[in-house]
Amino acid sequence: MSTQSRRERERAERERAIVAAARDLALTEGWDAVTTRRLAAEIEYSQPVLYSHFKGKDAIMAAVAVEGFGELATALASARASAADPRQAVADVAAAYTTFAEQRPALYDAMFTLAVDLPFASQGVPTDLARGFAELAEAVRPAAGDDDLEAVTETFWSGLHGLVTLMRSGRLRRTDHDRRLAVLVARFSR
Amino acid sequence: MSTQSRRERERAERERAIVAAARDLALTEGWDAVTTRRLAAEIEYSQPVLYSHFKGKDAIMAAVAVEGFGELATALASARASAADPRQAVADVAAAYTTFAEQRPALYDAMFTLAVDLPFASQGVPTDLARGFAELAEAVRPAAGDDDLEAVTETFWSGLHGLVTLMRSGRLRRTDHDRRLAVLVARFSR
DNA sequence: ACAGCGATGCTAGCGGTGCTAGGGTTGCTG
DNA sequence: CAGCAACCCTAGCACCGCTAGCATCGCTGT
Repeated sequence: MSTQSRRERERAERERAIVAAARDLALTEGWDAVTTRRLAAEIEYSQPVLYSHFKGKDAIMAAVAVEGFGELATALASARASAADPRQAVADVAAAYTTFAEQRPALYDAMFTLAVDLPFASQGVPTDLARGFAELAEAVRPAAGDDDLEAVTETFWSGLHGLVTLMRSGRLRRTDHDRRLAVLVARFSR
Repeated sequence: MSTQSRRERERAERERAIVAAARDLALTEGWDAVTTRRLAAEIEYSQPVLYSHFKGKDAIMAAVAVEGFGELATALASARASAADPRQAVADVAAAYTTFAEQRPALYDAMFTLAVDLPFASQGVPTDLARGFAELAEAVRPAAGDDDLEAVTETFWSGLHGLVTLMRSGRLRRTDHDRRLAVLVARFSR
């Protein structure tokens, strides 16, 4: 009994170590550097051990992404909470979103561009994702007008996502980011 | 002289075949299926031949993307030209953009999400890319107001890009696409 | 206390990737 | 016709994600 629970604890700890190693490696050297061999070396186990915890590399990336959803939701919530007025809330939430993506590019990629088989329909993903989405929705609600709030939120989100990805891939000059953000915010406030 | 020109002609033709094979393969089976070995088999030459034409696989993808820029620009231009009024022009251009991305996903990926080392600062890329960008700019010009036209255009573009990528990766339900597009268009018309 | 057994994590390897070194063969040139 | 240069292929490198099979370790029932 006691030994089994210790086993389970060690196993859980090791799983945590895998996700942490993947995240750190991705943050410092990019996802290309995250290979199963390096990951195994990092946690000081052999490769097959990874597969006793996760179905494959994609699942590991998904686990990293899940962490990101929680952090993003928190960042958006705190940005909206500290905003002076509804109009400012849109601006602050938008800035928080792009800042998050800019400062944790590897995390953002795992969340929104790379991992396709994310467990969208299970566990805590929908919860944290919904939390983040809800923050966006509340921010733009005053500007929704007659439009469906969900559609407006999704479109606003798309705008932020587009700004981030096009800038990150070099299609948009980083220097004009604030100006573009202001344009987007203006179109989704008032 | 004559034989040399024939050589060059054959060489150019082979290069064209490589790009065409890459494009066809990507369109029908996705970029994952585009390997240097399959590409070589497709053009009935050995792998190293590819490297006498292109620096690497990325360069081949970039060549495919270049074709895409031209087609996208043409599609946007024709959409804008046939629009009844300025307001409709925004809607038509936006629809043309998302339709292009939806119908040629592999091409769109090569253009905007995958190939990073695109020759943005050389050859015909800027030309076609600028053509497409100009179409977007002209469409949203009436709605720019006091905002910088370039910033407005880039933001509008980001919105379209975000809608397309989030929908393609399963983050947005495809069924609500028209509604979201209408929201975006409304925010960039008037 | 010990034999047996089940879980665990290792080594080794498979089929695949992008890319390249080296050598033949081919065909033009003097 | 000899020599040479361009061309292209075979073979292989180092790496990838992933897995089969075995050895070892530690718990369990007698």
